[in-house]
Amino acid sequence: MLLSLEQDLFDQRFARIREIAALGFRPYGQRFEFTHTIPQVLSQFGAATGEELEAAKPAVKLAGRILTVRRMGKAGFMHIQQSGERLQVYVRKDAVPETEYQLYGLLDLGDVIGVEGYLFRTRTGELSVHVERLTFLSKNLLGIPEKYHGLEDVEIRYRQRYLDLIANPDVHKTFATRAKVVSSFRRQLQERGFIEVETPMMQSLYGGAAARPFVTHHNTLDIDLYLRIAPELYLKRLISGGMERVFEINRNFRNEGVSTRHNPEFTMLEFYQAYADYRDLMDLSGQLLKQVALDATGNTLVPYQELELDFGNVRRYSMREAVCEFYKGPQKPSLDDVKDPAWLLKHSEKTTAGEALVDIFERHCEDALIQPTIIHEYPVEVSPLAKQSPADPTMTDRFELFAAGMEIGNAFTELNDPDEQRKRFEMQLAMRERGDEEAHQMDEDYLRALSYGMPPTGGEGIGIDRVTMLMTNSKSIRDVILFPLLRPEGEIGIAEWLRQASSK
RNA sequence: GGGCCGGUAGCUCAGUGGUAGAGCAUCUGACUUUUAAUCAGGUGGUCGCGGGUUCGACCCCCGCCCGGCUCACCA
Repeated sequence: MLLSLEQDLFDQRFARIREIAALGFRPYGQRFEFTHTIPQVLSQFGAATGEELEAAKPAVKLAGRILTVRRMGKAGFMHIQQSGERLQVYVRKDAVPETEYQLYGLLDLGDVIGVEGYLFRTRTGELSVHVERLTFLSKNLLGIPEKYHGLEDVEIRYRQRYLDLIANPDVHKTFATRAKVVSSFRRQLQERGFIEVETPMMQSLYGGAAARPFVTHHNTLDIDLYLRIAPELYLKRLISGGMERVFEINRNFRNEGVSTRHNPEFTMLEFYQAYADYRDLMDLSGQLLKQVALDATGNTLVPYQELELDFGNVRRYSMREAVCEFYKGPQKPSLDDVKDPAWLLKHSEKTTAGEALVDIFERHCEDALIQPTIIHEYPVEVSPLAKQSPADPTMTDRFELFAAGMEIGNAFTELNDPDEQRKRFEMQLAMRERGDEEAHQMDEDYLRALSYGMPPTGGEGIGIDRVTMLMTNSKSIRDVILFPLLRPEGEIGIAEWLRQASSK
């Protein structure tokens, strides 16, 4: 039977499992007690000179995956990797027990091994482990990507993230930075007295955003449920109940297109603070983002593509001011123009002045908002859950955060008048009747919660994936989501390979 | 969903209407401080899938699958 090269290699390596076992090693290893991780070795001894190491001969015991092998007769070098960082190890025949040198001969790229020895520098100055004991921890049966270019095929990188992590060390950094973003937000909110909560992901009514939901089904209750598009209405129920500062960091699901900025499941931070309003949240947002930048990157100036974003200073414009400032036509409108419904409707296809203002803003301004910017005062038509501005009932006390031309946050003074909220829901129902699938449903339990009296409250949502894109200089949201949504792949066939290899 | 681009060895990529290529990986041999190790030799391909045109298609045409970018929609 003709084998593909890859299956041939698979069979060879599978057979090597028995050879390794015959030498007395367990091919899939066992508990391994190490003295250092590879990142620890590099940070602790990265600056030590050859002379210092020669004098101290620091003992280390560590584990990692083999990425390169250079064999030279009776000795050889390997690079082993852990957490995206690499360390060279040097194995020579006369420095290790005989069976361990035989084991060395059976090692393949991608195998996981443990080594014990002392640190030294080679003639060319590279920090390395002079191996005295070698042990086997896990077998790799598949070829690993090329050492020089790594794995570039984006489809394989997303589908087989484990392989991406093996082949591309920077991926570890990206996801470590993502973890820092999340923990920075969490810690900052906790320090300010916010309590972290978890609210339903499966909801029988969905709301809190304009989006189409995913539908699922509960068998024993025999009811359809929606995967939540936002936690907002539940978090405000908690405010009504007296949990005056709450936040949630969790997944939302929106049944919409996929792009470099959208994944159907994405992570949002939402937080609500009783007795605050959107002005307080503008200040808080600036503080949170500045500290996140410091915690995630070490600096408030963050490189993004060919830009440098300054999270130490968040600009503020009202939406009307932004339209006047960033209007792309030859003649910029005046503040009177953008307050005039006739002017707005003349410059947009939309049917209401408020929707027209947002439409013009999105077309003219959004991509110009490179530096972190707050845009405040949003029309009431597009803000069904926000409180109207006392001075101008056509507008709401709401703002959004932008950076790199991307929306990264949305906040407002929460509407806490149940009768006004009832009217807003009814407006939404009317929009739904006209075919707007993204309009809100009537949520009577939410109205009931407001009817008990919800304190005046400020609330905000921040897109964690998008903030992470900025902090990791990632062009696509898929680069900051470990397993982004893809169509299912075809037959893989590895079960059959294992079946065939083990029957030989 | 529309437009544009891509899919060739395990990986990274060339390629021409006329026998399918390179580097790395892999296999054999040499080599006890190498490092994109080196040197010598070898293995490896349903050229995404299915049709069509043609004496002949990886190449041209049509359809489909998968992915990327972009527009639309959204955060």
